Amino acid sequence: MSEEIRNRILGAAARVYAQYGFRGATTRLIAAEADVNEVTLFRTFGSKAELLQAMLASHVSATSIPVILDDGGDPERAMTDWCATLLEYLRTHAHIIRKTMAEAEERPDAACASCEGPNSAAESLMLYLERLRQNGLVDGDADTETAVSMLMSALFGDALYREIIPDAFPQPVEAAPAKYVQTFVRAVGLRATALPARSRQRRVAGTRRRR
Amino acid sequence: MSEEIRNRILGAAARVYAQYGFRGATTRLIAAEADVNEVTLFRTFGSKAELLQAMLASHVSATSIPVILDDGGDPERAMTDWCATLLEYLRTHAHIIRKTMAEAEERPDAACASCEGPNSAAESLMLYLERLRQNGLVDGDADTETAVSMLMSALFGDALYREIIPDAFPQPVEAAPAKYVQTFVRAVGLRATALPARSRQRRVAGTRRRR
DNA sequence: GTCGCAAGCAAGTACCTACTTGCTTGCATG
DNA sequence: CATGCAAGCAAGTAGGTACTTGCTTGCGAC
Repeated sequence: MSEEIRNRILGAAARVYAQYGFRGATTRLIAAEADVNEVTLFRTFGSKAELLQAMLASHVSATSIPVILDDGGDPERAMTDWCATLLEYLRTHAHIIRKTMAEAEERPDAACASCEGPNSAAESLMLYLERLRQNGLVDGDADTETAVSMLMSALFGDALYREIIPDAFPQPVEAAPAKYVQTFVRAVGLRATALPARSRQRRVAGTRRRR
Repeated sequence: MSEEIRNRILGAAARVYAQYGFRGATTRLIAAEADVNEVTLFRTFGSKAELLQAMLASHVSATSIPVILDDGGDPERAMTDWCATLLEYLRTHAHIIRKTMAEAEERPDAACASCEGPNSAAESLMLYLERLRQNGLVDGDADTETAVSMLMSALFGDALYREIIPDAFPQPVEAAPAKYVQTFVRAVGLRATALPARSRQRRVAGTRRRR
């Protein structure tokens, strides 16, 4: 019973925070949105700061689905699916992420927690690409680190800013992940079949030189 | 004399807004930062909203330097210089842009004004690439539109979020523009010399099909 | 029935917010 | 010297903010 009201408050807090940010998310607004008396809010969470902290924590733990990539099939297709999933994740949390990032200097802990998921997502993509490179499926002199960083920026930008600056995202929403991956694939020189060992050797040497 | 005080207020407003956003930028804080009596602030600008609007307007008009690309020399080098300039521009306004974007739903007009410059910058890059394509310097089947969008996202992400999530930007700050452009160049297949006319024909056909 | 507990309700505290008013000060021009 | 004007200063208004207190209401367990 207390649990149900707690979740109702958390949900309301998320909605209000997403719209108005920390300062704008007044306890009155949250209580009204949750259809709960304002005092219950303080009784269950102690303070506004603790409530919003709990809300952010519950949000990152609730949807931790930037899953790792699976091997086996077509790499481009696998990456496209992965991007679509990640993009959907980012899009559903877009408002909260945007607010949290903007207030990162005032409340740094919140920002860290918010980007933990995407960070590990990028890492998993990096590992996946490393495996492809070992199999001789990507160019030796390709800067996969930068390419991954750019792809992640593209996903972030699309999820966070498409509805604000639609002109900056000419691809239709549903086609975006495929297009991003296509461009990414060209940048890293992904192949369907491996190259002979000679050029694979050169590739590894070229990798070591960087950084 | 009035002009000097006006600029002092605008500068203070910019600094305070960059730190605390619209709601957090109280008239007291701005007045204190400008070392000016709070009433002067109302006498010169009318209201807090008008003051911050004027501040944003002066900021976008003051530094409108996402310049257009020049032809002639090495395209990759030209694009790297252009990216470095744009990145510097974005970085100096990073805090304000971040806040403005986060508050876009509450104050949409401000967000539009803020991203006007970068928008036209992307457009100029698109035109530049179109010229390169006509000269047969980029691949016919390259999706330049998506590539430009991704490059812009990379620049935006770097400028806005590097200091918050440094892990997401593995390239050192000074090397970043060159790395982004290198990856971009691979994605669109930029060449130093043009291809024979046959494949140039195919390229144009491929372009028309999209969008 | 009654006990305890979780929630609602009304009111209040102390402080911050944008914005106003009336008056004083200093300075520059006639 | 006198006029005007731009800025400072002190005080006040009306409302919002987080958070507290004291009391009432309903409901389930003993």
